[in-house]
Amino acid sequence: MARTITKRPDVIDAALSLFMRKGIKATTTRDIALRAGISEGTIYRHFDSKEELAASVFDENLDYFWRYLRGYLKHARTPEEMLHAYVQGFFEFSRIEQRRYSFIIAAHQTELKRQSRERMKPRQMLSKILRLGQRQGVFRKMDIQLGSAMMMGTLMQTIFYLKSGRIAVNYDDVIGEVTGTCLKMVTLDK
Amino acid sequence: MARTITKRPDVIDAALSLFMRKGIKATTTRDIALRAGISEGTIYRHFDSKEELAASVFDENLDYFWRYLRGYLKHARTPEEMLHAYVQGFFEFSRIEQRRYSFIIAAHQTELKRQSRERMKPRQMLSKILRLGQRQGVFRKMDIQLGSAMMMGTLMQTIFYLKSGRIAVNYDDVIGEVTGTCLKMVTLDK
Amino acid sequence: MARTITKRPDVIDAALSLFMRKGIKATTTRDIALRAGISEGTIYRHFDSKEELAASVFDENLDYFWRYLRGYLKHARTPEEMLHAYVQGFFEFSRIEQRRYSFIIAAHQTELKRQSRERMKPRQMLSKILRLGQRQGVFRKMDIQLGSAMMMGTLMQTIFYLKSGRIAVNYDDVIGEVTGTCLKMVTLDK
Amino acid sequence: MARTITKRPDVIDAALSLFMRKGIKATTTRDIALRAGISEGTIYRHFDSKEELAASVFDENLDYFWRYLRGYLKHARTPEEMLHAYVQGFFEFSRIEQRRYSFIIAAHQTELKRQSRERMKPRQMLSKILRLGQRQGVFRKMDIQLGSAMMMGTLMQTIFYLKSGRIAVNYDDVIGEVTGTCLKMVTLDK
DNA sequence: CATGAATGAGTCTTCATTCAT
DNA sequence: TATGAATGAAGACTCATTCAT
Repeated sequence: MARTITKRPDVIDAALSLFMRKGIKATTTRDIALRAGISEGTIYRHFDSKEELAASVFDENLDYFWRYLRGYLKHARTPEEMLHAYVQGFFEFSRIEQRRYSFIIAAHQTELKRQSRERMKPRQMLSKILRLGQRQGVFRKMDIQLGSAMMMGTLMQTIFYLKSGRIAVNYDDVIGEVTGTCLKMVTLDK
Repeated sequence: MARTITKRPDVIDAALSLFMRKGIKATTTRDIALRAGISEGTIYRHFDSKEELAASVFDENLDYFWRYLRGYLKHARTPEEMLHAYVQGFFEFSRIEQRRYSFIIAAHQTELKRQSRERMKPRQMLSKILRLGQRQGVFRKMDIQLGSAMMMGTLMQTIFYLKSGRIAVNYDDVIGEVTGTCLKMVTLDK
Repeated sequence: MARTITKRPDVIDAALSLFMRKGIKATTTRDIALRAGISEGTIYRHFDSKEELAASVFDENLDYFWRYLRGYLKHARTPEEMLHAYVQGFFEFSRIEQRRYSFIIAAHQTELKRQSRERMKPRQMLSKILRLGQRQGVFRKMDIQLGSAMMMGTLMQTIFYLKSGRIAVNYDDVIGEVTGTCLKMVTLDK
Repeated sequence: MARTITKRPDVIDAALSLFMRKGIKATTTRDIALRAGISEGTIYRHFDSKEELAASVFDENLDYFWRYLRGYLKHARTPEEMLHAYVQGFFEFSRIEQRRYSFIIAAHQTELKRQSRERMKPRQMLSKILRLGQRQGVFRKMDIQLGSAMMMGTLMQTIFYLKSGRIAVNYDDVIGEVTGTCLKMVTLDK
């Protein structure tokens, strides 16, 4: 095989680390080229625009996040266990992969225009869990999307407060509390 | 006395409507001046920078939101009623004042640097309700900030899903469901 | 007499102190108005332009300098004594009235366009001394302007070096040295 | 390889000629781009700021001046000859390279912030001559910096008067006179 | 594939001056 | 005579994108 060295991964790597740190808007193509050790023009050989590059990077991160969550869910059997694992994985990811998490949130909320082609896998995962639980009769009937929305919001906002230091409670207790709350949201009323 | 008419409100009006529509970053001072029917220089007679103008507009909107919520809460007596009114007001505002709501959310999350001087009144309001309920023994003991975070997240994310058309359920049912869920989050376990 | 309070002196005072401190270019009409406790428009009631105001202030300072020098020369009788007093006065002024001196130099060299209406009195004074000395036969024959130029340059550049800390010698010795040098420049060759 | 032609020299050329004619402050980046036949952005590909460009141009001119002086000094053997050549070179340069000279003076005195990295070579050259003369015992003992200051001032101010047409004397006579005066400044008293 | 110099429309901001009151 | 809000032309600088090599 001939040397088919493509600079594409270099571009993505550089962009990723820059986007994570400074956000998409604040990262210039010049920054990216510099960090990737390539020229600005090369970026445009692989991506139509900075926007498209950002979307690519976003997708890649989302995938990463998704695989991370999947790992957490591997051993969960019941829907309750799954929900528990999901919450825990979500929190852990936001803690261990701070920059990745921040980037995903920021890019998703404001910086990116188009929706990811994958339609937000981690979100789908949550819907799936909900649906499964309903089918098994352990979760109450409710609109899947609405339920997902509420739980996602609960998770994300809690993490946001946590990050900004507004919550004084011990980290593990927060996870416990949030898990409990999410469960309460979806389980059957007695 | 000098030319007493002040273009300040014009600037704010123009900025508000532009910020709401396109976001702060994407709105240029030129846009604002054009829409306000003034010269760019005039903006700087009233505000030190675009950033400061944005903060001003933000504060104004937040105030507006806050007054709106207060109106909803006026007749609520018990903490439960208050929570109910809060959720309802929140939803209503997001529906009736779509752009204002979007602007507040966007500006708060990413576009503005400094925190509002009012420290996010609507948020405080929610904390207050929580605290009151705890003191009266109708809400369970939990970290106020954590509780607020979870409820805020539930509200905001639901509205976000709603806006993006992901939730098929009837609007009033959503409010009912969310209210119920929020109540469930904080009331005592039986 | 009716209240004929004119804000003109206020403008000049404010401008003076601002020009001295920050230079003409760097001083804005807004600064001046603020400091004078008047409005910007008022400046233009008394002066056609900032430029003209600056020229006015310059003239005033030059006058001040000139009176200062005259004081030094009062008791000098012979041309040599006068020259000595001139040098000494020049140095003293540059030391005691630092800001005034700096302003005069800067304004003269680059900031002002038109020449002062007074045609630089201190300079004329030096020419006069030279001429007197020549007439009395104690100074040698040479072009008056050339002689003035050389002495002025010697004085000014020395002060410039002094201010920028390049000259390690004691201040009084410098004066002595410069006086001696200037004398040497103009006295008859033996 | 990319478009290898660099507009850098064009930028410098345009800037030089503009700075010389109108001064640094009064020259806009737009002027420079227009004259260089390039876009404004291109300036910033080669220089971080207008300030840096100006400094670059200044350094280049100073170098030019310095080489010019060195040429004059080549054949001078004794300190007296050197001083003579220095004065003559200085005058000649100011006459032949009027704009370059004016630019150097203006930039040095007020327009440039940082000192040249070369620490003002022509000035050093004068100090060197002085020092040499002292060591050889042909110049009298005096502070080197002070001596340099006085001579530099004499030169510069004379040129300034000359340029502004105040000195009626024939050009060569002026040079002779100034040379003589400078010599008188530093030679031993009889 | 890769380069990187060049582009040019656009950004925010400044400020001497004007003029309706 | 004084005011001060408004002006508008100009300023330095940015950056995603293009294209000749």
